[in-house]
Amino acid sequence: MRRSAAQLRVLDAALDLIAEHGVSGTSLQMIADRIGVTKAAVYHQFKTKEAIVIALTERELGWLEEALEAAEAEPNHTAGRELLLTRVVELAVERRRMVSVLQFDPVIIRMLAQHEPFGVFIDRLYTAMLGEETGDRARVHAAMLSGVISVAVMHPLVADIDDALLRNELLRTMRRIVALPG
Amino acid sequence: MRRSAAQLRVLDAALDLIAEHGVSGTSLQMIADRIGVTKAAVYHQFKTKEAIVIALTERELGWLEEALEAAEAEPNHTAGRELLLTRVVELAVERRRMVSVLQFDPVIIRMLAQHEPFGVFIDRLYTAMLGEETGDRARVHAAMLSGVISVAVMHPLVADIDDALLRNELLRTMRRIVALPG
DNA sequence: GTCTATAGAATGATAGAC
DNA sequence: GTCTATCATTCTATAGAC
Repeated sequence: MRRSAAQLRVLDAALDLIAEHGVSGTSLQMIADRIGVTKAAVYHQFKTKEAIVIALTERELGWLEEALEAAEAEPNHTAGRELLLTRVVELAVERRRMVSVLQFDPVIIRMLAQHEPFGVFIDRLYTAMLGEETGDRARVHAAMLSGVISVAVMHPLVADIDDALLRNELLRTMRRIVALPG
Repeated sequence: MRRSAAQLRVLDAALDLIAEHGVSGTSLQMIADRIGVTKAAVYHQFKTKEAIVIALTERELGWLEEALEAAEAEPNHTAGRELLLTRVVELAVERRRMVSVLQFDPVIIRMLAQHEPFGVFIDRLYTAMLGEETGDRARVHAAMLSGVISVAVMHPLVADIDDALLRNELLRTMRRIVALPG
């Protein structure tokens, strides 16, 4: 999706505010104030508040999609999985603020579950991350993986921790959970 | 804190709704409707919406406090830590719905950080969970622990997973993270 | 403990001028 | 692309009767 400069300004402001207050805690007035325009100007870029949230989610999942495609293209399965996990951790550390929103905001969770293309993508992602593992235990592992990543990256305890240390500890722990060598 | 029956009805309804919509996404009207009274009746029990959120948080942290005191009373440190982790996992599995609210709702996160007694308690809890570990790496481990627990328990992927399996996998993974035998 | 009624502010959203 | 002005609705919160 090609977006205008004005649209990108809205999305950036919305991301900031939503990361801090959640979707329900962020109003269009707050977004408008942050950019320095009126509500009407924001509504000219996106028809509804939901459209902003969808555009935001699409943009963030886009990074993950690139990583997923690279991993699926890798002929060696284990290598592909290793690649994906590494990239997911890197992305999560890089874009810390968005992680909590995507994983835990009740409005976004609802949206991911109801909006068809999102659900398909999430399934594909978890399948690739788990490799040959299947069944109930695999699902618990997948949930734990996503938990380790998201929380390790957003928790107040680690707010001032060096990116490199965070990345390393995360990767080590993830490898232990999914039993990859490392 | 001793609560009347009417107050408990408010807290139970609020917990349900907040687990589903978040704090900002839950209005006093929704709470009143769920109980079958008017807003004014709810306001008679709690002066503000924030007071409801605080009372809710206190009630849930109360369970953890009992577990923490039992662990601190244990003369053998490793045994105390083992006891605490086990109890925390049990509680999280039992009370799945509240976990996501306590850990990830932006309003509650703010409150836990600003409300003095809450911050003190959280520090005490993490210290006990980590045992002799200290420094940056310990903080990353603490964050990952809380992530594994909370997400493993609330993730859509595990919504229909048996409590016993969830508890076991969680405990095994946590032991690997904090390097406890088991 | 619950009600009706209301105040006052904020919400999402739209119409129409520039 | 942005503005002013406005609408209907919802929000938190309070006053006062039963």
